[in-house]
Amino acid sequence: MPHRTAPVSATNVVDVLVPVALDHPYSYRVPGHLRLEPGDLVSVPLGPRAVTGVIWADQVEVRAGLHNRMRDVAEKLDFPPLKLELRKFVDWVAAYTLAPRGMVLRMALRMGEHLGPARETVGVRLAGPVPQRMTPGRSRVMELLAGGLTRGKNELAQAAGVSVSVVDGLVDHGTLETLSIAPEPVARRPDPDFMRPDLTAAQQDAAAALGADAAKGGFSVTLLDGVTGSGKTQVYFEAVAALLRRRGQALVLVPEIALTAQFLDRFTQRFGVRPAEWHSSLTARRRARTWSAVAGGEISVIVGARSALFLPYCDLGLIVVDEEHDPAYKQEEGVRYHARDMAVVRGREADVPVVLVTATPAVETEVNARRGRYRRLRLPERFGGQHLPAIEAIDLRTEGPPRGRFIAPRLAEAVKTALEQNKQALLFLNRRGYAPLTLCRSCGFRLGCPNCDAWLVEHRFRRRLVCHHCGFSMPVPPQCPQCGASDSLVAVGPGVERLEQEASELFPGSRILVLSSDLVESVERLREELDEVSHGRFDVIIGTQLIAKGHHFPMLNLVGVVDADLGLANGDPRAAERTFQLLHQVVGRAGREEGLGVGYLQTHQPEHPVIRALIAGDRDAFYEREIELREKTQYPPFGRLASLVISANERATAESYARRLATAAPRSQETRILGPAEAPLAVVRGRHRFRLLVRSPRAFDLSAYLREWLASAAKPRGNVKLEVDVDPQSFL
DNA sequence: AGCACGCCGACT
DNA sequence: GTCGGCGTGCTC
Repeated sequence: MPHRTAPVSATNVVDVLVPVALDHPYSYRVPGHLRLEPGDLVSVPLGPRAVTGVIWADQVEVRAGLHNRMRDVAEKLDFPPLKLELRKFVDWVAAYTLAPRGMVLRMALRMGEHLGPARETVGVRLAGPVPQRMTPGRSRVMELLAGGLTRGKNELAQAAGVSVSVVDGLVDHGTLETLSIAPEPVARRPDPDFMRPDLTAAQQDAAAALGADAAKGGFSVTLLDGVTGSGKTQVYFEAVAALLRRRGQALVLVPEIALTAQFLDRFTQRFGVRPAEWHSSLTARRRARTWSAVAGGEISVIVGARSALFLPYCDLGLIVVDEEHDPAYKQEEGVRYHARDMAVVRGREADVPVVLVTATPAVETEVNARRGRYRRLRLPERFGGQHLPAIEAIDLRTEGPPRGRFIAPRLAEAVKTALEQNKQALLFLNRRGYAPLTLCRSCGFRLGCPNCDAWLVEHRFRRRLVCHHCGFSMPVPPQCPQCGASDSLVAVGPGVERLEQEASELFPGSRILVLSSDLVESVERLREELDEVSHGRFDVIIGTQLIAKGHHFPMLNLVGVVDADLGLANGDPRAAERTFQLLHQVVGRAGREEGLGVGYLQTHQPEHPVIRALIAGDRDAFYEREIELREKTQYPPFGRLASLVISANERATAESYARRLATAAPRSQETRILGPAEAPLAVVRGRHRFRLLVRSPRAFDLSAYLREWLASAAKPRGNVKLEVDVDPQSFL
C-alpha cells in the first residue's frame, strides 16, 4: 500500500492576524490537541520569533503552494477571545485609515509582556527578637511596624527612608518575617449611589435622557452641549451610574489623561472609588493587569486616552468622549485615527450609546447635530448662578504695548486690579520658550534649524536655542554666525518665558508661575502645581495651551490672551475653528466660582469673525459662518479630505516621486487632487516634504479610492516615505 | 579583516 | 514592526 498523508483539511488550519505591518492574516496549522475559535489569542512562530496573534478566521481555504510553508500554532493563550465587535472594529479602522490591519490589532494587544497572574507583593511584620546591632535605619523600620502591622516591603523601606536591604537584613536576622500580600485590585467597583448630586432642572433632564439610553442600550450618538461650568461632567456621570446599576462597562475618553487630576477627584466623590486609568505611561505590569481586568469584567469604568478604544471590553455599555473637539484626539503618527470618530464607530459595532461632550463642538459634530444625525442635549446656564466672563478686545494697532513689550497697558491695569482684589490672573500665550525668533541686528541673519525649515526658539531658562520640530538645540552663540558681530543678536517676539520677565517688572511682588510642556518635570509635579494654583499659591499664571484644559481655578477671574491672532493667520482650513475653541476654553477659565470674570483678547484684527464671536459671546454666529464657508468650499464635513505626505532626504527625490504618484491617480469625476506642493513645513528632521491633498464629496469612499491608487502606483523606494492621512487635522 | 550602518525583503 | 542578509565604506 502506498503511504498517504492525510490531506490538510480546512478545519485544522486557521488564519491568524499578527501584530506586525501586514494587512492580511497568515495561515497556521492547528495541532490536534488544540480547539481554536475566532478571537482566540495564540502564540505563533513568525520568522525567527514567537508573537501573540489572534485567530481571525477558522474556515480557511489554503492557497496552493502555501502547504509547505505553513507552521503550527504554538499554543493557545489563556485569555477570553477578542469579541467579534472588536475584530470588526479593527478591520474597520484599518480599512478607513489605510493602516495595515496588523498594526491596528497591535493597538488592541498593547498589554505588554507581563501577562500572567498578578504579582503578589512581599509584606513583612515583626516576628522575632531585636537585632544585636541597632542602627537608626533599623529602628525607624521597627517603629513603623510597632503593634504587629504588616506592610509592603518596598513601601515600608520608602516610608522609613532606608533601602530595601535594611529590611532584608532584619528578615535575615529573624527580627522580621515575610509573608505575601494579595495584590490590590486594579480598581474597585464604583458605587452608582455613593453620592447623589444636586442637579439643576436642565441637568436633570439631560441626565435622565442619557441615563435612559445607557440603561436601554443600543447605538445612539448624543451631543452633550454646554458652556464651561454648566455641569456636563455631573450629567454624564449619571449616565455612567445608570449603566452601572444595570451592569456593563463604561469608557470615558479624555484628551490628556495627565491633566485629569480634578476629573479623577470628582469621579471619586461621585462613585466612592477612583476609576481605572488607561494611558501610555502605565507601567508594563499595570497595563497588563488593566487589560486583563477589562477583558474579565472586573473593571466597570475606565478613563483613558484614545488608545482605550481598543481595549477588549467584555461588556461595553457606554462611551463618553469628553472635550470631543480637542485636537489631541487625533493620533498623528502610525495608525492615524481620530478617536472621536472611531468612538462613534466602536459604539456602532458594540451597539452602545456614545456621548460627545463639549462647550465648543467640532464643526463636524455641530453639523451632525444640526442635521439630526446626533441628538443634542443642551445645558444652558452656568451651574450655581455663575456668569460667563465678559470679554473685550484690546486693539494692538491703537493701544498696544510699547516696543519690545507684549502686555498692553489696559491688560496690565486689569491684572493689577485683580491682584489688588486678591484674585488670580492668567496670561495665555501659546508659545513656549523666551522668543520665537533670534536675529542679528547688524546683518539681519535669522537663526534657523539646520535640519528643519523653522526658526530656532530661544529658551532662556535652559540658555539654548531649540528647534521645536526636531529637538536640535545649541547654546546661544556669542557672535552672529553670519557676520561675526558681537552683541548683535536680539530676541524677536514673545514666548511665555519672556512674558514672565515682563510680568515680574509690571507686577512686582506677585507670585508668578510659568507652565508649558517643556518646563513640566513630571505628571505628578504638574498635578501638584495645578493644585497649588487652585489653592491660591500663585497670583499670576503664565501658560501655553497646557493650562487651557480641564482645570478649575476658583480664584481666577482675569484671563488675558496675549496674542489672539496666533493661529488665525496661516492657510489651515481648521485655523478659525481651532482658535475659536481654544480661546473660548481659555477665557472660560475666568470667574467660574465667584464674581464676574473678565477676558481680554489682544489682537490686531478685532473685526475678525472669530474674535467678534468670542467678544459677543455669540457661539452660533461663529458656527453659522464657518459652516457656510465649509459648505461653499466643500471642505469637511461637506466633503472628504486626505493628505499624502511624501518625504525624502533629497528635495528632488521627494518631488519626483510625488509627481509620479499624482500621475498614477485613478481618473475620477468625483475627486480633485491638489498638488503636489511643498508641504508648509518643507523640511523636517533633514527630510524634504511634498504634499498631495485629495478632496471628494462626502458620499464617496475615499479610503477605497486611495487604496486603489496606491496599489497601482509605484511603491516608494529608497529613503522615500509616503504617509497617508485620511481626515487630516493638522495641515503642517 | 572587521564591523557599523542603511537598505531591502520576508515574515504563513 | 522586526529580523536577517547583504552591500558600502570606514577604522583598527
